Amino acid sequence: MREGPDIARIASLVGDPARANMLNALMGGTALTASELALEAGVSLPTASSHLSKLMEGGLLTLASQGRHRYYGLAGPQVAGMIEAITGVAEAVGPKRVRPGPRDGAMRIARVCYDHLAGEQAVAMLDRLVEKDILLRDDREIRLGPSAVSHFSAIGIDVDAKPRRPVCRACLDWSVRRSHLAGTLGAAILDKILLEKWARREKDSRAVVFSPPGKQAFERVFLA
Amino acid sequence: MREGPDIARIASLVGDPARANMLNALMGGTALTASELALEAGVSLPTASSHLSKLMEGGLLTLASQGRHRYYGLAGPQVAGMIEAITGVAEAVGPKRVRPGPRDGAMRIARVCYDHLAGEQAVAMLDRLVEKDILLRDDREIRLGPSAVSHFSAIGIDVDAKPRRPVCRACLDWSVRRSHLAGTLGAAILDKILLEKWARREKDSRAVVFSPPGKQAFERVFLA
DNA sequence: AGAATGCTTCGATGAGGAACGAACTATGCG
DNA sequence: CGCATAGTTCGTTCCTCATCGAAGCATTCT
Repeated sequence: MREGPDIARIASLVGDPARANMLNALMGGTALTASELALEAGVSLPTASSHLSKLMEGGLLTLASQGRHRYYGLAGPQVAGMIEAITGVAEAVGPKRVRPGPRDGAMRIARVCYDHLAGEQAVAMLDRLVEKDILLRDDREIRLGPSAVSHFSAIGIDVDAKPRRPVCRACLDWSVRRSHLAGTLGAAILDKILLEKWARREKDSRAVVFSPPGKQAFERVFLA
Repeated sequence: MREGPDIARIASLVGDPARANMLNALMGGTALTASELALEAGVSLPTASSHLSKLMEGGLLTLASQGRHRYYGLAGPQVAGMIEAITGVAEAVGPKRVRPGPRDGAMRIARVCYDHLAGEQAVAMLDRLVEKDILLRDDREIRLGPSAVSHFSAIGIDVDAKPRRPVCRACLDWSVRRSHLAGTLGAAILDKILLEKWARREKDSRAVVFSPPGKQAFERVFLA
């Protein structure tokens, strides 16, 4: 009972699955809104709000209010370091990698991350778009390149449509450990993929499964 | 819902106050028995046993059985690092140092740590005993000096009495951040202090309060 | 102004899990 | 062998806290 700082209080904040998912989602470094975090955590908005209050009160998060949006972010690198340390232990003691499993494999290749595509396919797509100078990437930030508007409108995506949210955002991929494309453009691309029936969402999962012709079409449009 | 390793599982293990106290107690590096940890955590033995099972199952602890004693220790430096990281955050976000409070002050000066004395007085005592070469300290280890047996038997403490447990052990003091004396010798000294009525235990607390003459006697014997 | 969106608060429900006493097992001592 | 000590298991009680629906602010769009 050497009662120094209240470590149990902090750890129990991270100890709830919903909160842990939120913190994990914020490990990418970009601040997210309450709704986004609710989706990430897989809970309802009220529940998420309650969790966010607790994380705020616990000093783990910062809040930036912008209009009616409230962006939550990690309170600092110390908090991020703590999450990393916990993740490291969890990885070390949890050799639960019995076998990747078919759905895990599919998840690794392509899955939904909030409203956009994630996984190997998504990372490859962003790489290719940057390579072709359609998008420009500095470190964590992604901007439209000069040919972006014409390129995307040619395939039926209007990049100016929704000026409220950032068009491009980098989102860290847990399976590949590299960024993929988020923001309204990322969302629009996922919409197109599903609309064109190139792929379908796996039931009760975030996995996205491409049909063979769908994959070809996707590669022709985005990876060419 | 980027579901990597199960960080919530690990964090929730640390998130219980009783378990957090146990882990904290083990941060000193020395393995402790279930009973000792129960006392540290301030819970009953069955409760402690249950917590220890969970910590073992979670991979945070190692177990070394020696006869009827079962020594629990941290599973490794990675776990210790995680605890440190959490402690750092807890310290940073919890500047709840409203006021030390009278009892906290007493605790800081002298308190019971399992079966021995801790706090400023205890740290000063160990320093003085080492200074006089009655005890020898290398880093974390403490051994009896050549004059130890005669010195302690002169004041009625038989250092050879109980060969089963280590006679001397260093125990890290949370308030002073330095070691004090544990082990059978530490326990015997605390016994003597209470037996001679130099001090009494505060009700419902670990604080130990010396009477003015008692303090003088203690200083004469151990700090001279 | 009215409507829509983003988010929080309130209230009720429910489940997990922390706690302890009592009983049981295991190791050591005489 | 019997007694004492060290630990675990079991069963019960209890309380916290996670969850969601409904309703309540707040902000922005039209």
